[in-house]
Amino acid sequence: MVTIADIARVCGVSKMTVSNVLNGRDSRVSASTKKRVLDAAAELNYQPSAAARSLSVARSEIISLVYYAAAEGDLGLSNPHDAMLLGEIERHVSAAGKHLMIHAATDAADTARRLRSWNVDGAVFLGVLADEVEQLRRHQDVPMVFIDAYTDGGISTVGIDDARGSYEATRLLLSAGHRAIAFAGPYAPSAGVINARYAGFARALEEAGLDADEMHVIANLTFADADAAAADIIAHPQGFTAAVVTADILAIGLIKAFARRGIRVPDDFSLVGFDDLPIAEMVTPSLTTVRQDIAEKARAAVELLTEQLDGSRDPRRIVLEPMLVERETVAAPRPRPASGDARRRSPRVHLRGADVA
Amino acid sequence: MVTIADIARVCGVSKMTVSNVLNGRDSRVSASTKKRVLDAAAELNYQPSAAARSLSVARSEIISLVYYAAAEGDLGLSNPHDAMLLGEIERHVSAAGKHLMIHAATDAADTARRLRSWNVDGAVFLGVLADEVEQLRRHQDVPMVFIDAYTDGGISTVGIDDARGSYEATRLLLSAGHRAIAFAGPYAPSAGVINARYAGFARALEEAGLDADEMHVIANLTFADADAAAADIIAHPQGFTAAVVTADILAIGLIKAFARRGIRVPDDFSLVGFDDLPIAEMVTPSLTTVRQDIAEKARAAVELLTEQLDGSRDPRRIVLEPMLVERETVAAPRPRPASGDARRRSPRVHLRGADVA
DNA sequence: GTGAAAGCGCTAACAA
DNA sequence: TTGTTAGCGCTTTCAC
Repeated sequence: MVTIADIARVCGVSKMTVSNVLNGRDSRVSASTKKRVLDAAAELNYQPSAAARSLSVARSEIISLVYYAAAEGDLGLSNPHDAMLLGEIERHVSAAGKHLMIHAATDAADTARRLRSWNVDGAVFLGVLADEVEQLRRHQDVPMVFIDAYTDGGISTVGIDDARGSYEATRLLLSAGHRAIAFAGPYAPSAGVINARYAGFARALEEAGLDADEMHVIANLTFADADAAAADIIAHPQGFTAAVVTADILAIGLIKAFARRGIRVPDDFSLVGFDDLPIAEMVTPSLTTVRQDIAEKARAAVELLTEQLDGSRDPRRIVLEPMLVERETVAAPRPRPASGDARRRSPRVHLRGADVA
Repeated sequence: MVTIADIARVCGVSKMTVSNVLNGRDSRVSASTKKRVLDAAAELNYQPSAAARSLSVARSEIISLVYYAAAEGDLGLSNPHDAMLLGEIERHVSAAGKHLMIHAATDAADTARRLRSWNVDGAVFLGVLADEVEQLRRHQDVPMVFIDAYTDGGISTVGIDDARGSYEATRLLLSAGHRAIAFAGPYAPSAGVINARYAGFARALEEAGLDADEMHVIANLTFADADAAAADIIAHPQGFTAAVVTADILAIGLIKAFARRGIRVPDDFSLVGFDDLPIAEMVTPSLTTVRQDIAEKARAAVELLTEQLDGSRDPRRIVLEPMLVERETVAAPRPRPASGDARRRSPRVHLRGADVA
């Protein structure tokens, strides 16, 4: 390994001078010395030791990305939304000359330990529930930004206006003539995202003089759950003709599960999803959905972190506007054949640690 | 920050003893001292500085994951295959007590610089082309493993038997009665994965007494390209009735693009994909495809790396067996209406830096 | 303009 | 069983 000491020796100067040149503090160094040092560094293919610098200046230039697996047994980052976010975050972190470390979250204390271990400059969290945010803050004092977490002030977050998104989705369904509209998503009291989406859904219904109670069909965001959710929707006493679905992935699963039961989307049932993942456009029928700008979310997250790192701003919340993208899964309602199979009455819950209503 | 010096002071012992205890070298430490140290460490919420240890022992416990964006302008990790792989790799790296850093690749020299900077213990590469492998080896001497790279010996790689996968996919199509079968994928002379898949395709065709030449339809793996590929397939003089597609994402895009043109899968056209991503099962019709076990691929990659780290084995190649998953996109051929629009003759190429045939 | 010395937190080698 | 010394590669402080 080549160190500044090597360069210093080659150039016949002190380590100090080399360090100064290499860090652009060249005001106090002669042009000729500067050139000699730079040439030698290039010649020897010198690369600074990040560990040594980190130890010396007590900053690491590392940003950590901590993500919570969407569901128990979930294969890591299989969720496309998180995966895309991660890719985008990498770009911005890299562009800022920093390094990205990633961790699947365990408990808050352990996460905090891992961040401290590398003395990370900041961390962005994905998919954290509100109560965990508090724990993390207790254990940790590096700058943090939470993506899609609904939490109290004093902390940086970036998210979209989830309530508005599902409000508009619901309005679309209402204006197509639907009255019995399901809300399909997990039951997660501490997951603010879902709560907000439900709130928007409920508001739209109430404005139309409908009752939002009993409209919630509980489903996790996996393929298996899409199937169960479809069964629940069909068997539900409300006789749903449409659904607002909290994730594209789930919506696509529903289309499939319906198809297996002879129910076609949108002829027999209308759906609107959430996220506008790339595949939303590619499936047949293509998905009407609420778009969130993932790239912008990533950009904002890194910006919030940077602000705190350089102390230029206090923590703050950035709320992005969602946008309804109309494609092929919404049509006017059509009476469904009487649902024969209503044996399963109570909705099913599969959610890590969530209390069941 | 609390250091071993703090613990040493509290316990009235030397730093050395603390270090020994904390690293399990307690053979030479009295039980009582050991307990005092451990208690103090817990009490003070001590967390070792990874940078300091790294500097001292010249090992970082960092594994880097370097990925190449699948296509120009690609949003980072939007490719679900890579994203899942990444998630799985994180799990194994983490389980091995190491830390995962991720980098989007730029050029080999720069990549090497970034790895050296943190003195990473090893690196796994995703989506590297064969010629880049050589460059990386020149610039870098940490243990490396390449996923899905076809390269000469002396280096660790993990991949699947791509040729066999597409061979079997093609056989399926042949036995369903298809004779005019397209191979849809990018033109990438240095991308061994694609070459191998094409070779398997060609072999199956030849065994059936067919000519594989002129069967290659060039398409990148994006939505826009799926549309162009569909146009090319339709306009192609061969009058294709089926296609072997090198990625599920592309296959799904094709279904959609065909649908827009009134061609239904599998009634009018049969497809088999590659990867068996989760969504392959969820789209309608669900995709017949070649499954590769992504979790196993990740596990193998980390294992190969670990072997080299502890010096227990030389670099080697692990080849996993693919598996054909039959679903709903393959049926017997049916004569297509004469393809009216044959204005586009030559296939189109969109690939970063690839030479055009 | 340049250099010497000390220290970041840790471990390895050797003493005691 | 425990302590001392030195050093990993870098930056910072202060002196020349």
